[in-house]
Amino acid sequence: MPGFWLMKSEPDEVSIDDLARASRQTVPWTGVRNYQARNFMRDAMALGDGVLFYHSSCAEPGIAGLAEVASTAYPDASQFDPASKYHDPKSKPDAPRWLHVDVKLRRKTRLLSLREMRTLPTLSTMRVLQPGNRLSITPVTPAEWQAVCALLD
DNA sequence: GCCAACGTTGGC
DNA sequence: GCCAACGTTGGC
Repeated sequence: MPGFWLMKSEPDEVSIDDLARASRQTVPWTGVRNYQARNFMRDAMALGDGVLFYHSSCAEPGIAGLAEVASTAYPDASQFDPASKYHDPKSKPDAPRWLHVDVKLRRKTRLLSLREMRTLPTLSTMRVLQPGNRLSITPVTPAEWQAVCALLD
């Protein structure tokens, strides 16, 4: 049984269209600087897990496509790049603090907006809809995954 | 741009 | 280990 996840991306950084245009339609999920989110990638994600690709911090936040986990976790190179906004001077190459997985597009979908998601009882348990939620990566239950996929058909 | 929620930092 | 100050997230 694969796992399921919701992963937030700011479309100004990486949008669903950027993912579609990327080499092999795959991108490294760089820039996670939160331990809970990192631990999900390191400890709980598996190759082939389903990903709801979510656009955040934009005019129309919501789910913009379906993707999947395309690698196991490996060190995020941007933490060692002084020119990167994700640079972490406290992280050492022999003990990388930040990891990420690769994410590969399955298909772009219609935008299932946050506004619409909030109206649907079947989605009401989703972590991303809970008040105060800020985590950029959250687990999704099989039932929630099925409910979202049904809405995107 | 506001601001509520939450994570991180660092003095003690 | 507590907790106040500070920084970040992200919808609105």
